Amino acid sequence: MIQNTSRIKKGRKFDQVIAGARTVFLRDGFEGASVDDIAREAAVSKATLYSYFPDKRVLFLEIAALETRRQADAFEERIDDTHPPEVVLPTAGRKILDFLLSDFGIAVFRIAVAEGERFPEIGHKFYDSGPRLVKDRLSQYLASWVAQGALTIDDVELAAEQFVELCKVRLIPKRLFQGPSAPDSAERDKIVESAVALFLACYGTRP
Amino acid sequence: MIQNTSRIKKGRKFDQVIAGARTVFLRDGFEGASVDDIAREAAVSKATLYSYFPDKRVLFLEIAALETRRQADAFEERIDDTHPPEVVLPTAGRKILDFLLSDFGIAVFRIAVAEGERFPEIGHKFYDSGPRLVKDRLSQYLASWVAQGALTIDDVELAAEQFVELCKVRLIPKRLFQGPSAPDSAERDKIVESAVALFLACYGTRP
DNA sequence: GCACAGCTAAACTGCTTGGTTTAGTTATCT
DNA sequence: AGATAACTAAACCAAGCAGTTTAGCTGTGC
Repeated sequence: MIQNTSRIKKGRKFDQVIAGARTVFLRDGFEGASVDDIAREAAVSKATLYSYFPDKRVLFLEIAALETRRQADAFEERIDDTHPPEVVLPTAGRKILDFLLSDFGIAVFRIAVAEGERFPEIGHKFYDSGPRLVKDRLSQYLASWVAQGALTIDDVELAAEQFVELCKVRLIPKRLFQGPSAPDSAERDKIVESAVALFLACYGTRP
Repeated sequence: MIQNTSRIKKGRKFDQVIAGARTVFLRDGFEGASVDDIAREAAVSKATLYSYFPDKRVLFLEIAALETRRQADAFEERIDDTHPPEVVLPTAGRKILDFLLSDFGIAVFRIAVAEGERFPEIGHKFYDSGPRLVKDRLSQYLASWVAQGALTIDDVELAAEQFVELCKVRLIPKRLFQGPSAPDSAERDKIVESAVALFLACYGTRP
């Protein structure tokens, strides 16, 4: 990444700071992370860090935005509009679930939820650059198949949100409140499969 | 409440402490709440507070357990097994949604999510005395109507979790990440209605 | 009216934190 | 080589925190 020149802030070690902050924030959360830790992890002096960012909160916002954006981008490219729902939904659902269940996805979600009340911008940024993009992309896909007559949906946005929520069933709460567990790939498939069945039983056009 | 005598810990002002801690923890979260604040809110000296609870974390656990238990109990009594799904699901769904959307429900959820990684007991206690009880009660209801032939479900627990998740669509993320908004009773009904439709289209036995 | 358990305000300890400053070192550009 | 901008380690500051201690007050039982 050479496009440092396009950054608003300047400095040779900018990327190091971003990387270090990412690591520490994701490991310890916002309150849990100390600026000293971040500086140490980034192998940078605190003074340098503070020359890039005015305070801890702004640094965190930067990281959160980068991360969620990255998440949504990765998902965006996975939907193939030329394939029908029966084949796209299972793989897309699995992709979504896999990300949400990753240590990464869980940590970002935790922080967004925890800090969302005190710092509304965090909540906004997280939603706008993560879940919202997924919803938009998915509902666009659904709309195209509604037009082709393979689906019958009056509110595609709502349907998209319902599908995502159905994929989260059981495993997300389990991970959130019962801690990490075994990989469980079969169980993930089962959940997604059930979500797809439920979804298509209602919105699918029966032949 | 006179049954103070049945408490493990003793002291005249125990209930005051609980009430104060409840207020402050729900307002500021775990890290955000200071013991001084709690003592002030409870109109009690810090020394008294520490005579009841060995440390801040234990006090918090006590509050969290009380709150989630209270939530589930309130719900438990609302399901009438003698009425069919078409009538029970909408009202039960609306009840669940109303609680989850309350300032109260949101605050408890936020704390459970935020603190769940560092203090797994908090996550466990929250899940066991909240969502889990709701799931159990709901799946028991569903099972009874499966037996009567009005529903066709092979995994009732999964179905119960799916229904709850469907009720949370849109409004919970909105509240979590976009802040509080207008009452929106009509929108709530719409979401629940759509959840019921989706649910019954798949699991309902068509006449 | 005495004893005792519960309570109190307030000071205090020890520690961590975000953020600043200083005085000096390193890299980069011409 | 010299100038300039970026970086550094380390000390420092002020504030906030959990938890303890002290020295004394209050209410209740007998």
